[in-house]
Amino acid sequence: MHDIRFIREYPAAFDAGLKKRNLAPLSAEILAIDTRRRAAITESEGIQARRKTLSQQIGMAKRKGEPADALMAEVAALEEGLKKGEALAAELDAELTRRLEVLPNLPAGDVPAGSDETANVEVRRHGNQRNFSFAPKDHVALGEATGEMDFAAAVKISGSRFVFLKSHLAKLERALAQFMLDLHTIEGGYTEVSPPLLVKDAAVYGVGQLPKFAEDMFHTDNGFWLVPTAEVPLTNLVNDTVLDEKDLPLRFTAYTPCFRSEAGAAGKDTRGIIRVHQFPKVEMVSITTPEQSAAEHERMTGRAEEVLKRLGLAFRTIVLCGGDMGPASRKTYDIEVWLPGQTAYREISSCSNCGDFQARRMAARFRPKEGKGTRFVHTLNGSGLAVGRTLIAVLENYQNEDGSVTIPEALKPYMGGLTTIPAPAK
RNA sequence: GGAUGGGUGGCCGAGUGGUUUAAGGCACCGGUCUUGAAAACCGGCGUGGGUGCAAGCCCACCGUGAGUUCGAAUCUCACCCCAUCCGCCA
Repeated sequence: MHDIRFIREYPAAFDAGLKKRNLAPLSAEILAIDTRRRAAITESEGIQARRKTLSQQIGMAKRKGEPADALMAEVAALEEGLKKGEALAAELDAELTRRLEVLPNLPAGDVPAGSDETANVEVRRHGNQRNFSFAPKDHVALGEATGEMDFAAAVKISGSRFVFLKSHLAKLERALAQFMLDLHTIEGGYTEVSPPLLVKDAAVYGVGQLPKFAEDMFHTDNGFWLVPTAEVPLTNLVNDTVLDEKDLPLRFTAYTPCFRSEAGAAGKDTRGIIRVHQFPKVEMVSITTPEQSAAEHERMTGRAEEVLKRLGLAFRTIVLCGGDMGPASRKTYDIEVWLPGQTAYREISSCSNCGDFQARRMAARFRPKEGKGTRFVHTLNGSGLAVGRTLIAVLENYQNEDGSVTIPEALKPYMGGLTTIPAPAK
């Protein structure tokens, strides 16, 4: 949600930010509504002040037993104008909110301009793409050969874009999640959280997913949303609260399934488990002061990269251009892991600094050490990592010619002594 | 699913039609005292909005929205949310 005072003060900067998002300028239109709104407020408040004074006089007169008929008549005469003024002010206020709540956050100054992923900018690369002495298979071929990745069963029970993992693969998924959580809690300083996965409208509105992106999520018939990411419950942990500056930053991590309807993704990534309706993810969320958030963003991205480094997976980190960022973000790094089965880097994490955009929507503030009043916190979220896609990366990068898969060193403690996922029986 | 109770400032909590300009406490900030701290004492301290160069002035806000009234935290209605008990259940 945008601050109308910022738009009043810096209309050109506001429009420039929208332009980076490939949106037309809106400041003139919005400020016109704001001007009419303020005029309506000023007028109706004047009438209210008058009524208040008169009512107090009526009270005093009655207590003294004096007649108050003239005063009461004067108040009655105000009635109509007051009703109209209040209604107009409320209507204009609602219109302003309707306009503002659907707008995306303004990109940070160092975010590149551009309309789609072709304008994203690579900021660093790590690790080497593995050279294979044989033709590497993709994760589907590897998983189906052993029967441990079962799409046919999932189709029967849930339809397309679901999967059963069995035996070693189910265990590998669990090992990955546990490895990541340990890394974030022990080394990263994050507090592990096990959050609700069904949430109310207000929570989803708070992170900016509602009212505009309802179709991307699943909804239950008694009014809950299935979380599309643990960002929703974790960030809302601070909704409607006033924190103490000394308690910031707050860092939360959670391992949860994520549910996405993938509306509008028909025909995209239909093979395998790259894009499914339900996937496991370890999420990181930080709550900071405005001064801390840029540094925290780098730190968080570094923690996500650290997972890939420990797993020995090659990746690159890119900064998204204005047109490719999620709506709540002011700056986003995507981390892409090398997938030999696709001979491509594919997104495995997305780390966003949302500034005060979500904080405004969910009323998350802090009391500064210096100065009076309250300020909005900054919120950040990042995957650390998408566990399903990490599983793909491990399978494809650590596969052997016979179809077996070597377990990466870092995961061995979590695999109960297993060093290799066996090759399929011939 | 059935029954009951309840939503008041950062937190706790009083308040059943008119100086409520929301008591009191806690927390926080400043001061006195102290070698320093604690305690004690004194003072300050809600949020949002409008207006103004500013000092300031004004309006709203007691879950949300309507209503009654000259006047509503307080009365009426609807809705939302929370809690407890019973039933069912991992």
